[in-house]
Amino acid sequence: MGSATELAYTRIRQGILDGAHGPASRLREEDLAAGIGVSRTPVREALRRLGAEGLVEFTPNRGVRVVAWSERDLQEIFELRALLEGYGARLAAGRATAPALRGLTVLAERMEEAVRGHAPDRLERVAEINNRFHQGVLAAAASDRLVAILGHVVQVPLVRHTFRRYAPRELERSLSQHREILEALRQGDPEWAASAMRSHILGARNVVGRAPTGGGAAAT
Amino acid sequence: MGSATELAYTRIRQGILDGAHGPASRLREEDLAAGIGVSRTPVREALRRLGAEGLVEFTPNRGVRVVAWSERDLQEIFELRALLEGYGARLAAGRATAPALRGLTVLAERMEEAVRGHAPDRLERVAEINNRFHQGVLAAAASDRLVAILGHVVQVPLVRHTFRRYAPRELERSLSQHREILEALRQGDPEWAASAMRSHILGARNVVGRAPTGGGAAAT
DNA sequence: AGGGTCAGTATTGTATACAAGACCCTGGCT
DNA sequence: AGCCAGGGTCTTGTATACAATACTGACCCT
Repeated sequence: MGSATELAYTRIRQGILDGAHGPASRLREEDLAAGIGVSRTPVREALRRLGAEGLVEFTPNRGVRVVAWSERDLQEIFELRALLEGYGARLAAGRATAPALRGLTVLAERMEEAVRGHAPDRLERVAEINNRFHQGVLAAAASDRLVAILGHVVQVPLVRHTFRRYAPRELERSLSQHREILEALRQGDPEWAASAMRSHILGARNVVGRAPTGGGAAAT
Repeated sequence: MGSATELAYTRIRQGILDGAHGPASRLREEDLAAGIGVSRTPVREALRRLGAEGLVEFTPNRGVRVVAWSERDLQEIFELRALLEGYGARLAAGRATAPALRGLTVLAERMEEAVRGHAPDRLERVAEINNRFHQGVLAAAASDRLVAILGHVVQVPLVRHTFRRYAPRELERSLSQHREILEALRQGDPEWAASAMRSHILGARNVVGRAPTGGGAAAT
């Protein structure tokens, strides 16, 4: 794991995700390199990769900026997620193994606990578990390519953006939809699974683009 | 153009596309650099980018290999294309401008001429025009993100792979489907457009995975 | 005074030199 | 004879030095 490029990639990505490098902020190679403790070479390679993944933007001879999403981008992203994750759920309905289903069940339960709990980092935990649930469904679909593509679409900063926009009722709906998706997978019903996942995500799309409510947590 | 990295990227990609670097063949940085006339640095960056696009595979400390597609990969790719390009056609039905439609009409006509002609490079031309038609529909959908994603999915080497697998009748069907898609777009009928595009691509999926016939040309 | 141009500076782009790790072949041992 | 060990070589990974390009500010010209 020692690889300096790997380290640079992880650190820079992390910096973007948790807001240390805000949207549209410029990234100077020298600074990054100094901060991480490697030379510019691995930093450049890491930036190249982040660029290919859509997290940063290149301008020749003018450096790299963190990508800033427009309202339209967000809509586009949720549309594509609905399409692709819906498809993933459809596949998963035919392929999910018993252990995979058990894992998803545990995640759904943990998420409910997290929502109903009162921990101060409640929102963080909910978002994290939610993310793992979606990853789990995707994994059950057993399509490497789909995983790769969704990696390009659903950028984690977006989750931050979605953060805190759920009203309590919408959050409950989200939990209920997770249970529904799970049930559809258990029954091996592809259409139901796809449809439930689609609704789940299109519901989230409409939450994005509103002012933050402060009342809930990100839940796709 | 001037940029050495850009040059390296283009040349290596070209080499993969036209078979100079066959599937699973190893790429040594030094060789590539010497062949292109630049140093290893831009070559590495180009390889990094190609890796992110899914054209080559990295193995730490062991270099880069051109990706080799399995049968299952091909099925997966066509499924995803059907999904994504179907969606693209749906969007395009509501957004295509008159000039865009005219452009697509010209392409459809040219493709028919190419199919019916007897030029020795007929297959090449058909594949090329076909590709531009699909790009055109996609462009009409006006979703940058969709374009980017499909760029990751539909790799051109795959077109080579599909090459020469069409029987004449299937090729005719393909032309007819292009006309149908175009008509659906003209009428602004999203469901029809999506469905026609889906059929078109799923038809191609079944052609892939057969032995080459030698009788036709690639036509998605 | 305003605008343009030219030099200085900062930052990215490229080359090269050096380090580290992985493959391969030979030699010795069991 | 087969197998393990060790060194040599080849290739990738990283650092640094150098080149080229774009920003900044000041000065000159109109």
